[in-house]
Formats: sequence, structure tokens, C-alpha cells
Amino acid sequence: MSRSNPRVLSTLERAGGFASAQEIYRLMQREGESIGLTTVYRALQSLVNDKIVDVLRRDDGEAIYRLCGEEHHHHLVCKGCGDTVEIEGGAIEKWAKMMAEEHGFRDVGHTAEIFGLC
Amino acid sequence: MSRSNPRVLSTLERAGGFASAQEIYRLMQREGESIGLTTVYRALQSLVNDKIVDVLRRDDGEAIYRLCGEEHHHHLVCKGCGDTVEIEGGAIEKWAKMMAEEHGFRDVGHTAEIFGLC
DNA sequence: TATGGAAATGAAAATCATTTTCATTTGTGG
DNA sequence: CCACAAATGAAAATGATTTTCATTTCCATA
Repeated sequence: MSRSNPRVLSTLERAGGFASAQEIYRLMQREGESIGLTTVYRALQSLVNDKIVDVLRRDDGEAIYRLCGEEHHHHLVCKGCGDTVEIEGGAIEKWAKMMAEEHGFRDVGHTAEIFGLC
Repeated sequence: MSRSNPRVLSTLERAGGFASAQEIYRLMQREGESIGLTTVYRALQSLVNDKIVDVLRRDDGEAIYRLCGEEHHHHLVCKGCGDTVEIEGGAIEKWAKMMAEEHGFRDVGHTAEIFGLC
């Protein structure tokens, strides 16, 4: 059921940094690849599910994707230019674990993102 | 030119925490207020311009608003039953501030949520 | 080599938040 | 009252994303 289309992945790689579904689609078109927009969306969803790519939101609400490393990390995002920095989240991990314990939760995960102006 | 409709502001206050334009609109409808969705959007834009409210993006891309400077909290959410607990986030505040400083960001905010099974 | 079904594909339609248009209403100073 | 600017909101437009559905591609097996 892996719809992680390799052509989409390779285009995202080639795009370097972030790209939206629409941008990837246009890029592939320009390069003469024959692919449907629907397939691009499905491939990206699949890649996100498989934790091969990260997804964030641009200020205008458009979803942007990029390859992500193995390690669990967090993001510092600039609201102005969209620049993104991966940051270390050791403190968060501890905080999440502590809070979960305190309230008797198990199987915990978390999300955390910081945004500002660079 | 101040389109910062006071009824919209007061509804956002009453909503406590975050609310989307659509939610505010529905809330006002339910309470029998006569207002158009367009006006809600314009009022929120205006409030954002005047820096009276902050705007963020939910994971699904919908814009959510909240009063600036309001003390915010974080949530511990159960993936099973949807139960939600408000938790203290002092550690996060410090972490966010530290990370922002380290990378020269200003005007920073953040989101953080923990999820697991209660 | 056929063949039957499952998975992948993509065009077109549907959805949904948000923005724009534009005609109408409201409020205010003269 | 009157004129005119600002506010309002219904309806249409926009744009990203998702869904539908008919068709095509794969692939294992007879």
C-alpha cells in the first residue's frame, strides 16, 4: 500500500529545503514528468505517514514538505521569511515525560514548535 | 478605519484560548448575534493588524486567533477518549526563550501538546 | 501465455477556509 | 434633512486539498 512514489520523493530532494505539493507538481511538469496532482498529494501524504518527510505550514496556510532526519527534532520557524531551523529538544522530552507520568498517561508523544522573527 | 468589531473581540475573549474565524462565527450565531462571516474575518484581520490578537495555524491549516499576551497553557490529550488536561508549561517557556535567543529570533511564540493514553 | 484481482493513477468534481465584489445600510457632520 | 464615507453581508471567486470513480498497470497463479 506504499504510495510513496519515488519520483515525487526525488523531486522533493532535488528541490532542496521546503516545497509545497503545488510547487513539486509544477516542477515535475516543467521537467517533462507525466504525473497528476492527485498522485503528488498522495505520495506526500504517504511519505509523511512513513515519517520520511516533515510537513509544516506556511503563513498563508499552504502545507510545505521536506525530508527529515531520523532523530526526533523540533523546529524554530521564522514567521517572516519561512526560514526554519532544527533545534534540540531535550528539555521538551523531559517535560513531556514528566507531565505524562504526573497524570498517569502512557504511550506518549508530543509536538512542539517555536515561531518568531529571525 | 478601525473595523475591529467589539462584538467579535468579546466573543473571542469569551471563547477562552484559541478560536478560528468559523468557530467565532458559529458561536455568535448560536448566541443569536446577527453578523456576517465576512465581518468576522475583517474584524479578526483588523485585530491582528492592531496587534490585539495573535494568529496561528492549526495542523489542518485553519487559522486560529487568540488575545495577545494572554497567559497560555498546554494540553495533555488522550488519544483514546479525547479527554484533555491543562498542564503547566513553565519548562517550555524557558526552553522556547532559550532556543530563540540562541538563534537570534525575536517576537517568539510556540505551540506544544502532549498526547498519549490515559 | 492468459487471467483475475489488487493497487496505482489521474481527471474532474467536491470541499472548505478565506478573500473579493458589489450593492445596500448605517452613521455622522454640515 | 442631505450627502458622503465607512461598515456590512450575501454571493461569487479563489486556491489548496480531498474525494470519487473509471481506467490502467502489476503481479501472482493457473
